[in-house]
Amino acid sequence: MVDNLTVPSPETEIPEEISGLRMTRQRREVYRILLQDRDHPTANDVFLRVKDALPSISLATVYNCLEALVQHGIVRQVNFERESSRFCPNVAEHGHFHDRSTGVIHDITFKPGVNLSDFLELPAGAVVTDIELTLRGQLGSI
Amino acid sequence: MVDNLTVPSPETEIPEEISGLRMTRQRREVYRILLQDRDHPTANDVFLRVKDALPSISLATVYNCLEALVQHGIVRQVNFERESSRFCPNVAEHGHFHDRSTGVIHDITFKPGVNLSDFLELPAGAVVTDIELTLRGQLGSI
DNA sequence: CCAATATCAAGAACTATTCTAAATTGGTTT
DNA sequence: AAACCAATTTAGAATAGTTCTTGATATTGG
Ligand SMILES: [Mn+2]
Ligand SMILES: [Mn+2]
Ligand SMILES: [Zn+2]
Ligand SMILES: [Zn+2]
Repeated sequence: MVDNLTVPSPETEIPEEISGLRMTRQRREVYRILLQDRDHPTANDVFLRVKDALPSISLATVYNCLEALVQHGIVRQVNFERESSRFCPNVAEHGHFHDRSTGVIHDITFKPGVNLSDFLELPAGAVVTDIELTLRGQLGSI
Repeated sequence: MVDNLTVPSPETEIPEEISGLRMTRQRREVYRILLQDRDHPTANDVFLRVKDALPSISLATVYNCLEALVQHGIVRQVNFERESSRFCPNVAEHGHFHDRSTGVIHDITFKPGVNLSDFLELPAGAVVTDIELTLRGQLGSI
């Protein structure tokens, strides 16, 4: 039961406007797809899924919507190596664990109270505003 | 004075073969460029710099050489967001701090003795084989 | 209702990277 | 040395994800 209080549940009504971004039909459906299966889909994945609700939507519009959602801090864009970007409705600070055997991507959080300088040798005077952490491996090593 | 014992100094003679990879003229010069300025250049940066020594080298060859060096564990490929890949001769485990004001990329290391599970809530049974960590911010906040 | 503005759709353009195929190289065998 | 062979290099074409351009459509507010 993976659940995170910083993400609205899929059943919640999506309002007219979020963080100053007007929720058009397309943006709403794109966002709903992200809330529905939190599996970090690519833009193309979202495009294929959103066609059920909006059969005439274009891939360009999916990109536009994702970009608008990201720029307003409603959605996070996640990059693994050189792969297609993936999108995540969890905007709380978190990293990712990529299970190599199943391909599943798990959100991981920092333990409460830990500080970057507790475990990293940072350059003197470094002020960190953004953290990106990706782990790769397996769950239950065979 | 940033220096790391896991990286050969630029003056060191590069041998005929490293980790089973024959050092051709092109591979040697590409590797030498990476050792010379440890500023995480892109493939194109390397291409431009290596032309001094090998004016007829092609960009495809630079990509080939970098790929060979990476696959033999001699060089690390580093990706930031959707930017061009960058290349780093430091193959010890390390992360990166990207200074937003200067654009400079600093290697950062984990403090000795720290364990991932000390500061992360990992999924049960996760076996981590690879870590990618990027911090962004500024040095000396103005 | 009209005008201004925002958004969307379709396809072209862009760019980093990879692929293809032919030429070159370097080492090995005759 | 000459012929041979495999590995490497080269140039340019192809690819794929993403962004851009442009005209159509929708929404807002007066
Ligand atoms: Mn996918
Ligand atoms: Mn550069
Ligand atoms: Zn996530
Ligand atoms: Zn590095």
